[in-house]
Amino acid sequence: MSSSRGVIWERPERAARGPAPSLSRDEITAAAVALADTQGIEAVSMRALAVELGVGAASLYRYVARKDELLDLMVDAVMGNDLKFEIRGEWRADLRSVARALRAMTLRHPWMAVYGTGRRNLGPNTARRYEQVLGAIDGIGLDIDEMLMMVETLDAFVRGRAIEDLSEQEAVRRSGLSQNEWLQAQTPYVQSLIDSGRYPLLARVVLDARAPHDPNHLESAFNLGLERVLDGLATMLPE
Amino acid sequence: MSSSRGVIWERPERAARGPAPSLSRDEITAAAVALADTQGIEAVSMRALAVELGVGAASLYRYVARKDELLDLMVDAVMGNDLKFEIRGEWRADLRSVARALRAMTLRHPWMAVYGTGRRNLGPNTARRYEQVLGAIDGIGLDIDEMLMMVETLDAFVRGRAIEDLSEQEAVRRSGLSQNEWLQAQTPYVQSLIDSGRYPLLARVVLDARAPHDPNHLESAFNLGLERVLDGLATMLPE
DNA sequence: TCCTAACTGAGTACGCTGTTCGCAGTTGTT
DNA sequence: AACAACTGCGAACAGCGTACTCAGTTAGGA
Repeated sequence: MSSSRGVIWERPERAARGPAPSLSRDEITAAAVALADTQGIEAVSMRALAVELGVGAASLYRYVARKDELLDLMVDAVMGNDLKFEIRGEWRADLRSVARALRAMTLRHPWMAVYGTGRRNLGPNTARRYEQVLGAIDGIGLDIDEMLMMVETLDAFVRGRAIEDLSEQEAVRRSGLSQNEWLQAQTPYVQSLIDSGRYPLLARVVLDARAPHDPNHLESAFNLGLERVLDGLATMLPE
Repeated sequence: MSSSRGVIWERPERAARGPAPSLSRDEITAAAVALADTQGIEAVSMRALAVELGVGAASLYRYVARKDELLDLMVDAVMGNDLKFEIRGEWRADLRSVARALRAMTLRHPWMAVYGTGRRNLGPNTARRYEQVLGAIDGIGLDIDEMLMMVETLDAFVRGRAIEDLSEQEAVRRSGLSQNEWLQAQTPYVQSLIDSGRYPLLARVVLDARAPHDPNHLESAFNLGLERVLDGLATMLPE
């Protein structure tokens, strides 16, 4: 089976001989991304994807050796199509732009929070973005190890926040309830925790904090945290 | 079906009438955690867990309404048994201790990186830890919203780093190859990226950086990043 | 002490999943 | 025209979460 050898980025999309494939990697990838965005990553099954594309499930294995490779394609496609930031040459503004872009991308494609990381799929788009981000902090007096650490720290913050922010709406989606019904279902238990008196600070969070009432408190909490992280990264610079 | 109503923490473990259950929640949870730690979270199936416990798969649904609830139990158990930090009253040292404890816990239980977050399962142990962490920054001049943001930012960094660090070893485990075989398999492609000359900074990362050669560079990268994040959080304090 | 409601354990079944195999049909090259 | 190399895919396998059902067990109330 030739399609199982090596990394997918190194395999030609079309074979030298034989009939033309009826699909392209891009088509398959786009359909899979759309499915994952609307129905959740666990709805992306080879069968469901095949139905979406009007082919048989087994046919997809002519394009992809394992489902894993499909995920690699999805991640790299989103990195290429949905990650928009601006590098102007001022490191702090640039990293801010990168962080916000990463967050926006991740919120549009929740599955990216978990799958869009690590060395496992350094596709061409991912590599290009990586290069651009490193370029934003090149030449400001850091060696490559420090640059790496800086980017990884920022990325960790963005990804970690995204996972926290997404976990509630994930839970809601999986439960099949509406956001309100779900909150209603959680309330009595949380109330009983508060009433127990053993969690006074937790109680203050639930009762006193303004955050839960602010419709876009997640966004402002992210932005505030981001500035703090950037403050911290700034201490790495010479002078 | 009585077991499907409400949150699992509010349901009594043993029914008022009827025969005594042959298992306890703790037994089931411990077996599930052990299985997840050694074989990966995807190896925790109701059937496999039932085999481990010497019962039928369907029997587990007498203890747990959905597999999701099993996860809730697992998360809360680990929060209670495997998260050890020290609160001495000096916020920076305390938060450092919390962050390192969270990281250590997550590395021992990789599935916690994804599942151990959000409001979805505020079990008693989780609530207690939450309370303790908030206690570490209570009374230093921050309001509850600022305290919340501080904790969330720190948590996001730790969780994000853990996911990055774990993703490679996850990929290795799933591929069934050894770490070395896997690296060997990746090398030619990464080399071809470098040889293309289009990614000079990426090339510096692979060729020049000391990090990849340092056996515990992940740990030191975490610690360095953590201090930067703490630097940033320090700017929130009055004076 | 006995009755009986309430529960436990689990076999069976349904509709999913990723993936492999084998084969018929199609194509590009020689 | 021949043929190697490919494509599409039905069928099948092993494993998944979980709903249903029912026999067997237990403990509270009379």
